[in-house]
Amino acid sequence: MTNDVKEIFAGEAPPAPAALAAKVRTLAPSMTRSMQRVAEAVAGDPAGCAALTVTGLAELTGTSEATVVRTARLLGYPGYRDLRLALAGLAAQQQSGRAPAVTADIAVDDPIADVVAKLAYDEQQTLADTAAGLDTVQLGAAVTALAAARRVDIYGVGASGLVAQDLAQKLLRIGLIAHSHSDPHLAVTNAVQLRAKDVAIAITHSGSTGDVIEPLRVAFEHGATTVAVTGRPGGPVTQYADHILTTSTARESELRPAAMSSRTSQLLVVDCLFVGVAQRTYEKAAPALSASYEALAHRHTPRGGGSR
Amino acid sequence: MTNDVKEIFAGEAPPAPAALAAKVRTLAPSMTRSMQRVAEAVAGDPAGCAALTVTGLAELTGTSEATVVRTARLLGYPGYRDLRLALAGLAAQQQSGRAPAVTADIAVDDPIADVVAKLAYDEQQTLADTAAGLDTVQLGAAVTALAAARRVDIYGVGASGLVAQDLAQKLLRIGLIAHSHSDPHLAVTNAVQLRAKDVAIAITHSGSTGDVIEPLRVAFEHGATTVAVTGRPGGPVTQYADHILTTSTARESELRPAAMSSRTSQLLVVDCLFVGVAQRTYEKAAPALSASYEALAHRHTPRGGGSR
DNA sequence: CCCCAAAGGAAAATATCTTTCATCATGTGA
DNA sequence: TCACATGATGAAAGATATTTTCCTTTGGGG
Repeated sequence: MTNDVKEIFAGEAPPAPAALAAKVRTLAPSMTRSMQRVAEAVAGDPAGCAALTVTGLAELTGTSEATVVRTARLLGYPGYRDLRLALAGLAAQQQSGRAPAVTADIAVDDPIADVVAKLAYDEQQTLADTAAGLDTVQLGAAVTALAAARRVDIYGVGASGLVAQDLAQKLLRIGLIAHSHSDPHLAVTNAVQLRAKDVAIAITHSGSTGDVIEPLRVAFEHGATTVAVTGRPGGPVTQYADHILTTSTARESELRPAAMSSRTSQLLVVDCLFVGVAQRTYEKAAPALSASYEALAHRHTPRGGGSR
Repeated sequence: MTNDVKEIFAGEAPPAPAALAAKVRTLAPSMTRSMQRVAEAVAGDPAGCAALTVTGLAELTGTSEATVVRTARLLGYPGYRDLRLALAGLAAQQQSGRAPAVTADIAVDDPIADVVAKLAYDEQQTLADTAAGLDTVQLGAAVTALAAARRVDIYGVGASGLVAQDLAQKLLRIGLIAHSHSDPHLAVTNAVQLRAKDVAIAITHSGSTGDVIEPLRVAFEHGATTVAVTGRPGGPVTQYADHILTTSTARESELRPAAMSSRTSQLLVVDCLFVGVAQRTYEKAAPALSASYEALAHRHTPRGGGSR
């Protein structure tokens, strides 16, 4: 086994983590010409060398396998194999160190990879902001109201309409009676049915979408508990809201409409509401959750090319 | 040579840089039990596994060398040797930038503030994983197809249905003719209309939702360009897809259904598609974007009670 | 000019990785 | 329930890569 080898080198070699270039410089004088060539190649392009086999590196440097192995030994590794692993690590570190924050705006001529990175970064930022800015007291109050609600109506139009639907779907799954409305007339028509113990939720980024404010007002006046999920905590919608949940707004640009980050933000809020309610009504929610999972299972083709 | 193998995997495999854990999760369903054991070991302790030979890892996981190699292949590497190099890199990265980790699962008795923090963290993680795992070549190809499309049909049911709607809304805004379908019958009915130069997009996390696969198949057979947005790159849906966009999967738990993170992931992909198309068709898209913004303005109450 | 010692490399020996193939488990349909 | 098909799995053969051995070359003294 390699035990003997390890023992020979046990005295001196902490396998050299990142300071490889330094080690090469230190040891260079004690190296022979061929070994210097190898060491140089290795220090100069760790990533490239990590991709090579002994033979490859030997050819690249115009030397032999034996020399490469000798060099690896001199640098403190049991053999080339281990040097190679260290090189791979080094390369990865250099790579990741070169992550220069993708704060710039998305431009028309950005390559697609940059678009992905920037969008992901922005949405992550939005999530962090939203989480930081969310008033947990208001959130808790809204959850309490929902958990006790006889019926829940949710209003949203446009992009917010999808968020409204998402929340309604989720609440339905855990046994609440929830509806989302994107038609303002129907929304108002339904809002007049609401009474105390019912909950109405309006979702609007601008906080001033009339189509959503109107049904919330009606619900409010009929005594329902009202919640506003909005990016403008001072907007008109809040005057009819018992609880206000604030979503955050990222900077927008031509290629990145506000709808994108507000949606991300709204969805986080909505997820928090959902999980909160699921916690409060755990007894009821748990079986309902698994039940709806079961019901869905048979809609998937039986043998998917995988087990689960 | 390994060429044959490479060719088989050519469609999907960028050697996977840092998002290994995510890849393991994504691919786990399509793995056999033994392979899952290996994948788990690898994802759980990259550093430790990097120190092992095939034989060592096989023994550790109680499997055989063959299985280890198979797993390495499935994860997108030509063989174990390369997986091992990647692991060394990963280990080095983890070493340097230690993880903050709010990793705990959401519990029934978590205070609401913790729920917010955990959800936000998980979704951020999901975004990072998705961005890292997204094949930009496939994405670019899909964008090209969309930019040139005469008509776009988008299929999705359940939670994915909302994502489908979101994409349709956005594409409409920049002047494309896009429809989303969540009714499988109507979807198929419409799919038969599609021809070359049209694009059909199926969105399904499981990759095996019959209601979504069927219309995609029809579109595929009528010569349309087909795109699958799925969390299971090996699932049935992919057999009718010209381009596959992989969404990532976060660990799920009872209180945090898979739908939540898959939605986040899908939305990011969809946003990337949208921005990509907007870039390509900038001349047309820019005025369309501002036009739809104007049209919406008057639906907001004039004097909002806030300035911006 | 010859000899020696260090350096370097070719090729054998070994370790490691990959492939093949026979066996075994699992689920399917009669 | 049983025979069958299908796929999963590991043992071992086969291929590569790495390490070691040992011989050749080179460059200096004596």
